[in-house]
Amino acid sequence: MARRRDLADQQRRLSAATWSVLAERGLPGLTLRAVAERAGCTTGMVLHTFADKQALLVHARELLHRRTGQRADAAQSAGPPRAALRAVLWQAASPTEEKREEARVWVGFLAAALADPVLADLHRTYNRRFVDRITTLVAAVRPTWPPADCAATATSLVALVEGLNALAAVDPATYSDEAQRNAIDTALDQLDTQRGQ
Amino acid sequence: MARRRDLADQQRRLSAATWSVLAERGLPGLTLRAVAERAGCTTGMVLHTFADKQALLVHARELLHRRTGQRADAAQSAGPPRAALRAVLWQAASPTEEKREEARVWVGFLAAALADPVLADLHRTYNRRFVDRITTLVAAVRPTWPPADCAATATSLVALVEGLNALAAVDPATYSDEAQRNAIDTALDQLDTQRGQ
DNA sequence: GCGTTACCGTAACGTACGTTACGGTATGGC
DNA sequence: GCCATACCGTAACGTACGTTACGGTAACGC
Repeated sequence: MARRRDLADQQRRLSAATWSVLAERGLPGLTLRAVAERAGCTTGMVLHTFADKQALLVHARELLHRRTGQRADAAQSAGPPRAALRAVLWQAASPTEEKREEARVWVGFLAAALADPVLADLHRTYNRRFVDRITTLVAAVRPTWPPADCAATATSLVALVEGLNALAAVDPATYSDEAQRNAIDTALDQLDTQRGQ
Repeated sequence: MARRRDLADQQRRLSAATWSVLAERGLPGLTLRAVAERAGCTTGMVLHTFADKQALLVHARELLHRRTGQRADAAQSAGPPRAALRAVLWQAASPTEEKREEARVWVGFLAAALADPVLADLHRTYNRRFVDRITTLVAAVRPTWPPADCAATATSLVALVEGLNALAAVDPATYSDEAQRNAIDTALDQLDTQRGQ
């Protein structure tokens, strides 16, 4: 036998480096050499950890989902349904620089998904999971609503949040933190007034 | 003297080809060779019409804005403020394949703007122009609202519409035409119930 | 109709990409 | 302590990109 490596740790560090490069230089700047430089290793090591560039992309995409998912879990578990819904939507918006970075990465993956079927599948899966999460919360807030209305409201809320994220990534002045919170709160007020409630 | 060319027509045809490639193969597939092939000419002619690739990108971005702007003008002019607002928002969503193509191009430019300051400036300018348009319409529908509320409502509506567009570009099943119209109409209902009205 | 000139196609250049092959190196078992 | 082997850095390959230089060609003025 010979020396053993911590493969999981390498994967984590490399996908973090991928993420960092993606956030800083955008999709065109995401090269294996840039990732290797950011991670402090060589392209050879990168391609010994991941089979090819797409495998690295897929892993970084999963990492992004895991991060946002964990934050959503934390926000959701703290409080009654109404507060949980608001907390989940707020954390999905991008008040901090860290989350603004995530928004840039998210936009990059969205654009990449337009030409890459694998990334497109991942995007659909993760986004629908997010919609399902919001649907469940809406149903908890408004138990009397039919499921179809809950689902429709959830897709609206998700589209609003992701739209805010995407637009704030390029124009943080117009889509300020305050504007984002305002938009989300206003949309949530609909839960009290719409659909015959 | 020698032969004269129709520079404006060439620019139009080339930026249309740029657009077509962008919609079909995404941002990574947008190369000068692909544009030339789509336009039925050579890369030499492309770079005789535009100084470099970025000039072509900028022109294509302006073309996208002009298209959406013209459609918005047409929708806006047909009817009273309330109907005009709804028409402008509906046309901004993507019920047809042509507009779904535009949505893909829009996402591509959004991602490119993350790394290209020139494209980022263009994006901010055009998006703010769109927000201003919606703000004016909201103010026409609700004349008694303070301008700040009109602006906040407009940014929300724009974020919702662009979010729907972006998400529908990758997942047209979840964000169907019906779901998009439903989301817009529900958001518009807020104009009657929110902000003390 | 002919020379001049604007225009465009061809082909090459330099660069950077993803990927691969190979050699060195460190590490675990014995 | 030494060997075998898993691991990684180096360097190269082929490709495709943006860009440039140059030669051919078609059209306008006279």
